[in-house]
Amino acid sequence: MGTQMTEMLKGTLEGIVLSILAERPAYGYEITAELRDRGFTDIAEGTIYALLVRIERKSLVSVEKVASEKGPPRKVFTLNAAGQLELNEFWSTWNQLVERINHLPNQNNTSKGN
Amino acid sequence: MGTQMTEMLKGTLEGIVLSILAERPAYGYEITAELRDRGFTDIAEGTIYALLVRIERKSLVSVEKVASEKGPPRKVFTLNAAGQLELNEFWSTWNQLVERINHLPNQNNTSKGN
DNA sequence: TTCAGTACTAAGTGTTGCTAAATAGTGGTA
DNA sequence: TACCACTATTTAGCAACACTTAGTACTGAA
Repeated sequence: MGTQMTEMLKGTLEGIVLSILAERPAYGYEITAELRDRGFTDIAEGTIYALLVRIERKSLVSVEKVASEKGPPRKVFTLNAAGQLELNEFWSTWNQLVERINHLPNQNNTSKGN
Repeated sequence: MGTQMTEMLKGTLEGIVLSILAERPAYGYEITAELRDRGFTDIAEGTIYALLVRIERKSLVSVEKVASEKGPPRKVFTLNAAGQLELNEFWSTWNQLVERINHLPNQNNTSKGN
């Protein structure tokens, strides 16, 4: 992937995944697919799994193993209260950053107006 | 600083500094101060200097040593053509990310409308 | 002479996303 | 049967980046 996007995803990818889990529980493979649908076309699968391990370790989700008819069992992740809190903080931090960057000089405003 | 903002700055801080240099040449101490003015209140000075070393090594800026009446000589950084190109790419990548994140579910839209 | 303010350098740390390879279950097909 | 595609997860090693901390160096005021 472009180096720039890779670096930018640091610190945002967790929030992105958390926000997907806030809609409904999901497992890794499914999340990867949904990210692709949402335009995050080239995020490596390994990255998502590693991130899921991390948010599980941080107790932001509960985990349940569910059998699949199509392959190995799935690890289904469900956002818990701590996860929702973390997600709220993510949005707050993100909005702050967007706000500040919007006020930078020399902004390339190609996407203004929609 | 909040861990979340720290992580989010990865990949954006370079663009932020580049955009400040696009307005006019500046030296490290000055850039740090301007960042504080612009709401990036708790970015460590060491971080900026390290970043400046990096963009100099990547030849995105030209550097000139200028005497100061108030302390040691200043290293004044001026954005060059490669730096402007990198900055354009930064805005493009940033706008892409913003666009995608805007379409995420469960968006906390506290800052919509201004 | 001591201290605050200005100005820069550099070594070491932790977090994060990526690459790559391995493991494992299912169903289809040559 | 043997192989392959698709589904699904794990893990080891790497590179980039922001942070912390400590040090150097120059000026002017208390």
